[in-house]
Amino acid sequence: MANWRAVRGGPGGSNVNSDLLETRKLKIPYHGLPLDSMHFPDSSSSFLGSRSMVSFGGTAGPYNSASLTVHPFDQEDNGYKYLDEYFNQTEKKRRLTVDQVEFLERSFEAENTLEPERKIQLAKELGLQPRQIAIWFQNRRARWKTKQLEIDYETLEASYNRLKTDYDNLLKENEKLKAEVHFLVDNTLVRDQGNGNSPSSDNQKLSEGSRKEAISDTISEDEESKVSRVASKPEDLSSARSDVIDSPHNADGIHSSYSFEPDHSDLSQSEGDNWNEELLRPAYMSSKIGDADYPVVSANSCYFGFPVEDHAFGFWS
DNA sequence: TTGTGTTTTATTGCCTCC
DNA sequence: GGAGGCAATAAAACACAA
Repeated sequence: MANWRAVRGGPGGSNVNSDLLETRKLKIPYHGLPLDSMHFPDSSSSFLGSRSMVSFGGTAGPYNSASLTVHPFDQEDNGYKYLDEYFNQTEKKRRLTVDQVEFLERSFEAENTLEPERKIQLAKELGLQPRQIAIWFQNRRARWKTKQLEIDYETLEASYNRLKTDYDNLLKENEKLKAEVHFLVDNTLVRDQGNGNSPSSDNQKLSEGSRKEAISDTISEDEESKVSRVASKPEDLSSARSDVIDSPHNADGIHSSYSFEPDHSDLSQSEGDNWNEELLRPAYMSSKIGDADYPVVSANSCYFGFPVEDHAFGFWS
């Protein structure tokens, strides 16, 4: 595809502020030649005299200026020759030099938008068309945006991974705590039966199965709702996690719901709306059951308040 | 040398702002 | 309606492996 360039002119000469627009109005082959700079840019430009404007399909690699260091019009004797060559090599795109790109990069870092005056200034200094400067900035903004999207994606991905890890850990801890409750309930029931204790009047109202189910359901709903809240509110993760673990009644980190307190076992006291809590408390909230000592520990420990010999169950690995 | 993938330069059409 | 920005795209320039 040929490059296209607008013909500027008419009274008042060129309109360097509308390079792109004019390109769309009136199209003639552009061919990369700065036609309206036939009067060649300011010779004070540090970039003139280099390969800045012309690359006639040289075989040199990028940024290798060896074959591109001579401006076609620097050598008067060959002026027409180069001009002729220029028009005969019209379908080539020309890459900017390293110096030009570095200059543009610095300019872009300072300000990524381009006022008309600045565009003209850059064009003069680099010996390029204002239109080329505008295009370069446009493309550079597009590249910057793409890069920024990549960075944003990576940041979000890292954040997501952290949250997921925390969430998974909370789920595991929740499962562990539920298992602990099940085990303690079962252990208590076995102990009661082994001691030949007849169920209290309250216990008679509930089968063993329904007791466990009630306990399990109560804990499950509470804990899972907390976990869900934690997962849905990442910024409150630490505090929410603290809610799960810490008790308003226990500042030392012992789980309130499952904390081990002195045995006040008397199921006959459990009545009314608090029956679940009362069912739970006497059975496994004791630090002492019978003659056995039960260490009071946090949920992170492997003891969970039952005799050391009970560990032979292998329940806690 | 050649095929292929990537980067850079440039065009086009559409949109918004004034 | 002009001016300029942006997204999509084309195509040349380039890198690199086979």
